[in-house]
Amino acid sequence: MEKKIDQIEKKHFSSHYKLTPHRKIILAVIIEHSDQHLSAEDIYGLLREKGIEIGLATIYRTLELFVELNILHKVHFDDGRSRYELTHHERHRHHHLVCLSCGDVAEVEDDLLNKLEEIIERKHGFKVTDHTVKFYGYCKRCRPK
Amino acid sequence: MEKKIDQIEKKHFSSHYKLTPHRKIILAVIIEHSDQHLSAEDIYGLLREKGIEIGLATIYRTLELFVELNILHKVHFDDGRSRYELTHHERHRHHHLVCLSCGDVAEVEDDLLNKLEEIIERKHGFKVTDHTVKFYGYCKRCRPK
DNA sequence: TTAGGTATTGAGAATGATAATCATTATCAA
DNA sequence: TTGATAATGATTATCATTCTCAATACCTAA
Repeated sequence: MEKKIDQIEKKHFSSHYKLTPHRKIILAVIIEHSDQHLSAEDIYGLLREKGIEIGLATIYRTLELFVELNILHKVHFDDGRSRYELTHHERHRHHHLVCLSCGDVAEVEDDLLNKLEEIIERKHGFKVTDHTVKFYGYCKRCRPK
Repeated sequence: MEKKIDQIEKKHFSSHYKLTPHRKIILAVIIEHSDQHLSAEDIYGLLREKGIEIGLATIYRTLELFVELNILHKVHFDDGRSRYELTHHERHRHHHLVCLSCGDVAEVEDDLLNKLEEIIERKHGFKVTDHTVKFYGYCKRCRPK
C-alpha cells in the first residue's frame, strides 16, 4: 500500500504538484477501498470513522486534482453523485455492471470496442479518445431465480 | 407530427394516465426537436420562445412520467443535467458520440454488444437488461486537421 | 346538472451535490 | 526569518431537481 502510494507520488507529482499529507491520506483511503467506487462524501465519512477530519472542500479539490493528474477517473452511475476509481493502466478498458437492485458495481474486462472505434472514425470522421460502457441489470445475488 | 402524437397517446396513455394539453405540448416540442437531446430547462426555454408558459416543475414531472411510460429515455452526458430522447423501437440499440469540443451529440447505430451481453450473463451470472455506450472525442468539425 | 373526489398544475421553498470565496495556515526557497 | 506561493477549512453560492401546498381542472355518480 505504502509502496503503491510511493509509486503514484513518483509518477504523478512533481515540484509543482505536491503530495501533501492530506492528499496522501485521501489517496490511501481510495487505495484501501479500490474494490469500490467511492464518492467525495464516502471518503469524508470513512476518514471521520478513523477520527481524521479533512474538510469536504479539500476532498473535492483533491479528487479534482487527482483526476487532472490522471490518478483517478470520475465515473457516474446515475445515483446523482460522482464516484472515482483508480486509473487502470494494465487493463486499459473495462466496463461496469451496475445492479439495479442492490446498486453494486462490478467490473468486466474487455477490449471489444476497438473495432467499433475504428468503424466510427472511418464512417463518421469522429476521433474517439475515450469511451464508457455500462450494463444495467441484476447481479448474481439479486437476480430472480 | 400530430399523427405521431396520436400514436403515442394510443400506445402509452390510458384512463389512468392522460395526455393532458400541457403534456401534449411538451411531447410536441420533444418530437419537433427529436434530433437533439433536450434538458428540462431546454424545453422550458423553447416553450417560452413560443409564448407558452408551463411551469418548470410540471416539465420535470411530465418528463418523469414519460420515462415511466417508456416514451422517453433519460440520458446523461456529464454536463450536469439530465437529457431526454424518444425511445427508439426500431433501432433498439444506439450509441452516443459526445464531442468534447462543441458538446454536440451524434448517434450511431450498432448491435455489436449482444455478443458481449451473452458472455457477461454466462461468465458473471449478471442478467443484463439495458446498456449505455458513450464515445468521447472530437467530431468532424472540431477535429484538429 | 351538481357535488365530491382525484389528478394536474404553478409558484416558490427545500434539498443535495458541487464550486467558489476568503481568511488562515503550512511549506519552501532565499 | 522572511516572503511568496500553495493548501486548507468554514462558509456561502450555485444549479439542477424535488417537494409542498394551495388553486384548478376533470371525471363520475347521484
